[in-house]
Amino acid sequence: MSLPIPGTPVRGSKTGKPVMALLDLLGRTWALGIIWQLRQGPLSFSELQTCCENISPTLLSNRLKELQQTKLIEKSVQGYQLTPIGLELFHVISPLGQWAKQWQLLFDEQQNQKGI
Amino acid sequence: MSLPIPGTPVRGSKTGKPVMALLDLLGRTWALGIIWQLRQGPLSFSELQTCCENISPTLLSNRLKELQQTKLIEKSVQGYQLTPIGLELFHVISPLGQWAKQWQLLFDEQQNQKGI
DNA sequence: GTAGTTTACTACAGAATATGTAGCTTGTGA
DNA sequence: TCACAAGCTACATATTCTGTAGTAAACTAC
Repeated sequence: MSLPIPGTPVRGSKTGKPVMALLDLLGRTWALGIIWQLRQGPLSFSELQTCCENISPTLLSNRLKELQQTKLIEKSVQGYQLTPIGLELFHVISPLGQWAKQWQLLFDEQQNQKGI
Repeated sequence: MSLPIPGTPVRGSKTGKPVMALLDLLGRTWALGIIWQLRQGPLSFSELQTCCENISPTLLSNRLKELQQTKLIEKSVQGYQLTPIGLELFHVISPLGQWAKQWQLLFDEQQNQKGI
């Protein structure tokens, strides 16, 4: 899969509009999940495997390469960690945690109605 | 592909942690892109096909079903549009547009160095 | 009222990605 | 130097995506 670099053709934008390059990158299996798991500090390959239940080592390896090449994460002696801009990205998406809780309520309501 | 509903097993969480269900959903090809395109109002199927360069009608149809079932979008006479909670989700992710511009600068710097 | 057009999809074959198991390599301790 | 663990890579199978073709319903022109 070709790397979505802003300024080069990506899924959704032949001219590589930055936000489209980003959506292409984040829209890949496990990309968002990996960034999410690294929010509290570095994790090793096997720690990531554990956090991301059922991710295959092949895909984890590929995603880590992509995220490194797009400068969102970097490898240090402590493991894989967010770069400064990667951390900023996490801060942008971190409200998703709270939003998702609101979202869940919509489905709980359905459950309740079934129960009546 | 099974629908990622919070509270049911999803990729990354056997118990269906809401944020994991969300990351599963948004991590699917074109899901984020569709939400992004609907930010300014309803679009028809063929308008979405045009906005999302190269999306296949099969996948667009599948994603639209998933996004409806997860209550992020709905169908009206004007076309597909964000639900109220879908719009809130867009507001959460909309700073990605600005972030992506900063991100692009990292790659431009590389270009400049090549040019020197 | 019927032939042509457009919109909104669905079907399906082939290509691209993801999964899961096995195995390789390097380092560490006994 | 042998066993063991961490950090991957290889590869076959399974799932997902793409792109073209085609169908069904609504609308227009005559």
